[in-house]
Amino acid sequence: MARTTDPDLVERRRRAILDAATRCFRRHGFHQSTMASICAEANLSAGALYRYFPSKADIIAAIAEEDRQMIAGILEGALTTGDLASDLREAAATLADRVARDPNGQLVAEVLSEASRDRALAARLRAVDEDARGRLSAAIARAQRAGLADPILDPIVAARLLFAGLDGLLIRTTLFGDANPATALGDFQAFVDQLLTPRTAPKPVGAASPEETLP
Amino acid sequence: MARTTDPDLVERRRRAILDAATRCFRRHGFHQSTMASICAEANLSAGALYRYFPSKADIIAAIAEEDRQMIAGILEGALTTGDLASDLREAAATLADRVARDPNGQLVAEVLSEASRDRALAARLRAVDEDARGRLSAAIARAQRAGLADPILDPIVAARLLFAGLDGLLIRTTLFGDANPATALGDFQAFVDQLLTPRTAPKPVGAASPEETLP
DNA sequence: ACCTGAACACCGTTCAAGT
DNA sequence: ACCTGAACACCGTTCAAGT
Repeated sequence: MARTTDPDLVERRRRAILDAATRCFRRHGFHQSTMASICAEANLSAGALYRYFPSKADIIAAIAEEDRQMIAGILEGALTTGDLASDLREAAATLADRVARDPNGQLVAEVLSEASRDRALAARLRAVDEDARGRLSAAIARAQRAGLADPILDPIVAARLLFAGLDGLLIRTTLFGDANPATALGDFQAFVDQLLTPRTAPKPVGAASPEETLP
Repeated sequence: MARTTDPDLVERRRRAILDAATRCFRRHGFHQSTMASICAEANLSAGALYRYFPSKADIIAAIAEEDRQMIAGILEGALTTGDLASDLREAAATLADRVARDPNGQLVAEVLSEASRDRALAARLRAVDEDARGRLSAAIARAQRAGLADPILDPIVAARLLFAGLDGLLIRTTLFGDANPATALGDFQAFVDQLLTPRTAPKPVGAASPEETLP
């Protein structure tokens, strides 16, 4: 007996393949990693690997989706206190920490560029992204009602800008050395503050601007 | 006679190859375009093409650099009036217009992802980028002195944020349908305004905020 | 000097054969 | 049921041979 496939083994093998592929991709990118090297890293022959994933594109897609879910999950996990700016600062710090731990690796650009060529992948990532953006947008609206975010902002536009800014900073950090991760983190926090702080807010007591301290 | 190569022919051929490759890349991306299809598009045999470019990576690098130079050029061309926010709005509109004209094509993600795998390309793009960012940073400092940009901003940080936001929006627009180009344009303009507008600026005469119109 | 296109090397994928 | 690894197809690149 044991005629049917063991679903547990299938799951373990898929996981092992994804982990092996992730290590390869972090070192060499999606398209400079060969299936042979992924097989070696996973201790499987080519034939065996293809029992668990139908193609290299499918492995890439699974890892791309996990990468985006990781980012979305960090955001969701941080939106807890109701103080939006500080929640976002925490999310950014957690993400920067995560990125710093992957020595050679920053897959954001790879993931987004892959999605631009692969409609099916783009659709999967869009689902993850829209969910996360919806949550952020709702959090911005809540912060506005609490007087913690500039009421002039359209929450939907602001959520798009925050995501775009985050992706842009992550991509540019690894590419251009615009900034190391710590500087990118600071940049993002400055961005959050400048975007959210009410433009016409009454100044906190004792924090009058220089021009106004004249008698 | 005619012993030496004709530099004019070399230049024409290189240009024709780049144009043919650009058409292929817009349709199918860098890595799904084959050299055979580029050769066909350029009406050259494989052997002939390799007289003008040493590799496919080199063709990609040349086009990637041109793409970034195009973006930088639009920015530089727009920074003329001294009214930074309106200059940036114009640059964004010009860029959106350019992007809208390339039906299938948005190479930003491809370019950035390629640079993440190709150190030499990354260095070339960094040179273009640092130059453009320096100009923008200087323009921000000028705008601050003229009272047209929030003095709290660090011009260098603000320039990085604007570039990151622009790249992020361009990439997300084509990928996620976050927004069509027109919406992305509106988003970028909202971003510019929210980033630059002085937080504590005295309001222009006659533009008092609602709370302050009470007698 | 410039070009052609068949040949080569490499890599994603398949499949006949093993246990 | 699960695996192996040689074989196949495809694509970037080269090179002997042409004009």
